[in-house]
Order: sequence, then structure tokens, then C-alpha cells
Amino acid sequence: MPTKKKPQVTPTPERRRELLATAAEVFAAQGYNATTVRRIADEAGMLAGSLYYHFDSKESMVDEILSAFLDELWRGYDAVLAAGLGPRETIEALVTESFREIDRHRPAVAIYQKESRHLATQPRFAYLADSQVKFEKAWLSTLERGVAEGTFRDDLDIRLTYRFVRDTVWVAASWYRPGGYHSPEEIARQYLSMVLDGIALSTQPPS
Amino acid sequence: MPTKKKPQVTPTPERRRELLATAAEVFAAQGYNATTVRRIADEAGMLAGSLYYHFDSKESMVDEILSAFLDELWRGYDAVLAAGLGPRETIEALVTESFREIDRHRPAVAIYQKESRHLATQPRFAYLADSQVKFEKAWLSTLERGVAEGTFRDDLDIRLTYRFVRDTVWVAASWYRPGGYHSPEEIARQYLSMVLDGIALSTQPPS
Amino acid sequence: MPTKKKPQVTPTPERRRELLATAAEVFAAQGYNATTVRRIADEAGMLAGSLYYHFDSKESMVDEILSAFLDELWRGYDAVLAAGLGPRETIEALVTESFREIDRHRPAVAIYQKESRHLATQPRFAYLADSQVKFEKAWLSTLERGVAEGTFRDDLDIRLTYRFVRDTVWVAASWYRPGGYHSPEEIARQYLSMVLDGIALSTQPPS
Amino acid sequence: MPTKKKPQVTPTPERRRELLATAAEVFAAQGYNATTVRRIADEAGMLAGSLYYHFDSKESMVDEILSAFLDELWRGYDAVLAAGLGPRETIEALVTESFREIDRHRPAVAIYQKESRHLATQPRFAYLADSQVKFEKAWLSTLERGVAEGTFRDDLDIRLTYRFVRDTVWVAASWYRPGGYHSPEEIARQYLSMVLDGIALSTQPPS
DNA sequence: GATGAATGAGGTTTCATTCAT
DNA sequence: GATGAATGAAACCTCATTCAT
Repeated sequence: MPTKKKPQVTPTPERRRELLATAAEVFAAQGYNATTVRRIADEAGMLAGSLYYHFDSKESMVDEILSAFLDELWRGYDAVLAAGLGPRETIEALVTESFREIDRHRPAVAIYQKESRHLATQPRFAYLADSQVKFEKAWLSTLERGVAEGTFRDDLDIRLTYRFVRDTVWVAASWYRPGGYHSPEEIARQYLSMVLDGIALSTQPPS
Repeated sequence: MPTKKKPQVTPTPERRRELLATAAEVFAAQGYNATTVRRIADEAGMLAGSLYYHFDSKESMVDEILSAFLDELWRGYDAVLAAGLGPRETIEALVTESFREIDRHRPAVAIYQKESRHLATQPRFAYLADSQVKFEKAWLSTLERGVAEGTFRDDLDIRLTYRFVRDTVWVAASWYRPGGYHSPEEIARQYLSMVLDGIALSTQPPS
Repeated sequence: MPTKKKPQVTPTPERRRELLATAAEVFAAQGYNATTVRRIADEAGMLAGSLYYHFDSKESMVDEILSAFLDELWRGYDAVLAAGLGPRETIEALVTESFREIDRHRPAVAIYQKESRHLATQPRFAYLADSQVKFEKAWLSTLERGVAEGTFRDDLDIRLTYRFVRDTVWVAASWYRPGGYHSPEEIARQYLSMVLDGIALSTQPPS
Repeated sequence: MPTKKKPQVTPTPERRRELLATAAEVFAAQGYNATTVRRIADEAGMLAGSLYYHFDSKESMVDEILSAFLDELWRGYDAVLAAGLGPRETIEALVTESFREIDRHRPAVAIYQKESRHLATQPRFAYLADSQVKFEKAWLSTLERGVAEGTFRDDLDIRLTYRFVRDTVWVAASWYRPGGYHSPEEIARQYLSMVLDGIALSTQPPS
């Protein structure tokens, strides 16, 4: 049984990753529906038909992009959630982790933001809804723990708070550019500071 | 009690508005590109071709939806900005106004959020970019005034703050349902409370 | 029996003629297929649907335009052919008659030129082909008589000659503008002069 | 005898030319507007959509057909005009060249005749108007030279003469069938004979 | 691995025509 | 006589996908 038969310079899985990165970039820039398979192929320097040697369909491309992203995201989240931190520290760690993810997977995150709701209606993308649920559970319970422990305010609608924090973080993917002025950690720090303490110079703290 | 009302059920401009409302709802739910003109027609109880009696094209429908929304939005914003309020009060008024707008034009706002960047590349939608610029100017200068006056924190990147506040407000359109639990004013109040004072129970205020 | 019951300012057949004139103008300018019924209605100051009060269909409009033209043309031609003139005089009279027709029915002639072949394939327009045949017979036999009598050259392909004379006359409809520099009779005179004697200054006549 | 010919039946540019020839045939027979893209595809033995692999649009097909024809026409005309012939010989050469062109590009010429005026209103087809102007200049100046030199009659309206000769030649495309009884050169000879010397047996030459 | 060519479904748009008012 | 609104067929075009080479 031959173990080294591939004559290609770039082994198959490497090429796939490159093509997916290209596709993700275009999907993020133009939207999934507005992106033609030909556009991706152009960007990759090949003809539209050639992409089908690597992928089953356009759909399977987003699928792979999104599930790769979510897999990695959850590896990070699960580590945080398993660390047994206090509510505030958990929130801080999750937000920081999220910005790191945006830094590394910006196109994927942008696609997720824009297309997730639409795609989730198809059975194939059921995992998007699952993730959404798991996501909500993690954040909501942490916030609740924080309220119970007196770390977070108790005069706010907790679901509103959840949405506020969640959206606040992820929409950043729509304007974030890697290699920009701030590192993801610095952005996370400032975002957390705003979310936790507000943007007003608080002379009298809310009771 | 009038005895000689026009025999038409719906006078001309009224019909347009109805159809636009229908279209907006579908665009918001499925995305502009993923929405077929036939789908809109179905929802309106007519055939696809019939829509072209009222509108030039699918594009002109979004156009009308978005520009009507922006016109109304700016009527509100301009009034606020002309009122000569302090920075904090201005921010509060703008956010409240925004949530009212979301309440009345939810589909339009959702479309604006999702498609704006993509559409703005076409000359026809240049006004989207213009509005964006005007928007940024209004918020940024208000924030700067607040920092100068000592109302807002000066240890934050001001552009980051701008984006934070902006996104925080508008993303709400993606989950907001009119007639829900909270009134737009109540949501605005809570959002402002979070944005201004943070979600943490601040025992020691940030310096 | 009432003799004056019509309240309209313009009696029905008058209006029809006006509308047909408008339609003919547009058909001639844009081509039958490229002309929309709406365009005609616009030009007539009414809505597309309203035309159907006056006419059965777009097709029946061209039909009426063309058959009215051909009827009148043949009234003139038949008179000439019945007059018992010599071949040269017959040709002269037919050509003059043709230019008069172009002067009075320019749009109809232009439509006939451009659309005749295409329309003639439909049963409804069979009379176009009939006319064509009758037309050819009249000219060809006159030319043949002329050759036999020694009035016309006998060294030319007679069908070529026929087409030459025929086209030569009718194409004029494509550039002729009534009320222009030359009267139809003057144009006819010059055309005949060219057709009969050529444009070269003949020092030695062809044998 | 080559043993290693390309395996494709028809190399790329060859296929385009075939399809254009098919399209030209149909356009000429039915008129541009009345020709559906499906009809062309049928004739070419493929589906309508498949044509769009080769061409951008129906319009770009006529465009290519017409500009190819005009390019070739002007190659011929320019050669004649540069040859420094006398007016009569120039006219003879131009007419002969025209009939050759009709012989080789009959469908293109027919399309040009029928659709040129209509198409020329669009910016994309501005070259049609340009060509028209250049055309007129060439013929008119030659005729004027001939009148000045005493080769052509001076008692005719020169613009009328121009139109007469021009139309006379090109309308032939509407009935000419390649491979017919007469060669293009023979037709040109007879046409020239008629145009220059007339169809009448001139016993007394015009002064 | 990639190309060139084609498919076929479906999308947007046009337009002659109808009809109640 | 005319309007406003709609129909329905058909047109042009797009695009994901397939497949022989």
C-alpha cells in the first residue's frame, strides 16, 4: 500500500483551505446569495466548473466555512465555561475569546451574522440553530449567576441584556479589519469596559 | 356620515404603500437577493408581472423603502440636533428616536442593516453612503462634546465608542417585534441605562 | 328616425383615423415589433388600455393602415393601367403616382417596406402577397412591352430591371419628408430621368 | 496529412463565428426584434441559456455581426478610395465592391438595412451613424468630382442622386440569394449599366 | 486538477390584452 | 370613451451544476 503517491505541490486539504478562505472573503463582502460561483472561481484563478472538483456545491462551501468556525469557537468557549470562573470573569473571557475569533475568522463571522438566520431554516444547517441555543444558554446563565451574586445589575430585563451584549460583540465583525489600530485583546478590553461600566463618567453609581 | 365615498377600495398612493409594506416585510425576512419578485406578488395576492404596473423594478422597491425610511429618520434626528440639548440629553434623544423608528419601520431598518453596505456600491443608492457620513458626524461630534464637557469618559477610543453605541441600537431591529413586551421607549430607557452606566453593579466607579 | 344623435365633437371614424395616423407614425419610426401599444397611447394622449375601445389589437392597427394604403395605391395604379398608355408613359405615370402616394402615406409606405415580408407570412396579411404579385405583373408586363416595342433596352435581365425600378422608387419613403425641398412630382421627374437615361453624361448612347 | 489535430471539432473562435452566422441568418429573416434568443438557439441546436456562454446578450450579437461587416466593408472601400481612380471608375469599383459584400455578408447587410436606423439611436451603436456619415462623404464627393469633370450630369439634385445610387445598391440585399443565377460581378455590371446609362434605349441623349 | 461547453431551472422584466368602474 | 389595475404568456438573462476531454 503506497503511502506517498501525491504528486501535487500543495496537498489537497491545503488547497481546499485556500479556496474556502477565498470563498469566505467573497461571501462576506457580497453576501451569500449575491455571490456567484464564478466570482469565487475568478478570485481563485480558475473556472467556475473547476470548483466542483473540490466541493459538492456552493452550499457545501458555506457549510464548511461556518461549521469550521463554530467548531473552533466552541472549543474556545467550552474551555472558558469549564474553567469555573466567576460570572464577571466568565463574561470577560467569553468576550475576549469572541474578539480573537473575529480576528482570525472575520469573514466567517460576518457570514454567520448576515446569513445565519436565513440558512438555519434548512435542515442541513440545523447546527446553526443548535449553536444559537447553546450560545444563549451559556450567556444567559452566566448573566443570571452574576445577578444572583450581586455582580450585575438586577434592574434590567435579562434577555435584553443578553441581546445587548451578544450583538454588541458580534456586529464588530462587520467593521473590524485585522491588522488595524487595535489588537483584538485591546478592543475586547475597551468593549468590556463600556459594557460593564458604561460610557458615562459615573459620578453617582446606579444604586 | 358620508354617502359618496370613492368607489375604489384603495386609492392609488395607498396601494403603493401597501405593496411596499408587503415587500419590505419579505425583504427583511429573507434578504433582498433571496427574495423573488414572485414571492412578493404572492404575498400581495397578485401575479409577479402585475407588480410592474406599480414599480419599475425590484430595485426601485428597495429604493423607495429605504429612502422613505431615511427621510423620516432624518426628520426626527434633525429636530433633535437642532434642539440645542447637552451631549447626554442629545444621545438619549437620538437613541429614543431610533427605537421609535425601529418600532414604526422595523422591516426597513432590518433591510438597511443587512443590505445597506452592499447596495451603497451602486450609484443609485449613493444616498445611503451620504446618510452614513452624516450619521457618523452627528454622533461623533456629540460624543466629543460630551468628552470635552466631562459627561463621557475620556479613556475610550472615540470611534470605538461610536460604533459601539451605533450598532447597539440598530441591531435591535433584527429581533425587535412591535407590540411585544416592552414599548420602544422602555427599550430605549434600558439600552441607554446599559450604554451609559454599564451592566455591572458599579461599587467603585471608573476613575 | 333621428339624424343627429352623436354628442361627440369628433365623430367616431374621424377619431379612428387620427389614432391610426399616430400609430402609423410610431410604427414607421420604431418598427412594428419595437413599438409598444403604450407608446402609441402616450402619443395619442391616452392610456394603453383605452386604445382597445377603438381597435381589436395592435395587429388590426397595422392591418388597417396597410390595407388603406394599398387600396388607395391600387385605385391610382388601376387608373393608370386602364388608360392605355405606351410603356414609357405608363412607367412614368406609375412612378409619379408612387411618389404621390409616398407623399400622402409616407408612414404607411415605410411600414410596408420594412414589415411587409415579415407580416405576409400570416394568413391575415395574405393580401400583402397578393398585392405583391399583382404589382410585379403590372410592372413586368409594361417593361416587357417596352422592350418589345424598342423603348427599353433589351440587353438587361428583365427581372433585375424590375427590382431596380421598384426598389428605387419605394426606398425613397425611408428618407422622404413631406413639405421638403422638392414636390413629389419633381422628385418623380428626377428619378425617372435617372432611371430612364442614367446619371452619366452620355456622349455615345448605348446601342 | 496531419495526424495530431486538436480533438475539438470546432476550436473556440470558430464556434463563435458559426453561432454568429446562424444568428445573422435568423435576424435577417425575421427582423432583430421579432427574433427570439430561443429561436437562434434552436437553430444552433442548443438551449437559449447556452448562448450566453458565448455572448453577453442578444444585443452584443447584432453588434458583433454589424461591426464585423462594416469593418470588412470599409477595408474594401478604403482601398478603392485610395486608388486614385476617376469618378466613374470609383463609382464602378464601389458598386462592385458593394455587391461582393452583399454576396459574402448578405444577412449582415440585410440587418444593416432594416435595423440600422433604429439601432443607431443607442450609444452602443454610435459607429453606425459614424459609418453612415463617412459613407455619404465618400459617395457625395465622388459624384461631385464627376459632375465637375463632366462625367456625370449636372442637371440633377446631387443629394437625390446620392440616395438613388446608395439605396439602389443596398436594397438588393433584400432579394439577393448567393449562388443564384448571376454572380455579384454580373449584377454589379448590369446595375451600373442601368444607373449610369438608364434603362431606356436612348435615341436622343440628354443634353 | 482544470477547461470549455452546455444544461435546465428559475429569475426579472415586458407587453398585449382584459375588464370593472 | 377612458382609467386603473391586473393577467398571463413569453421574452431575456443568470447561474449552479454537469461532464467529456
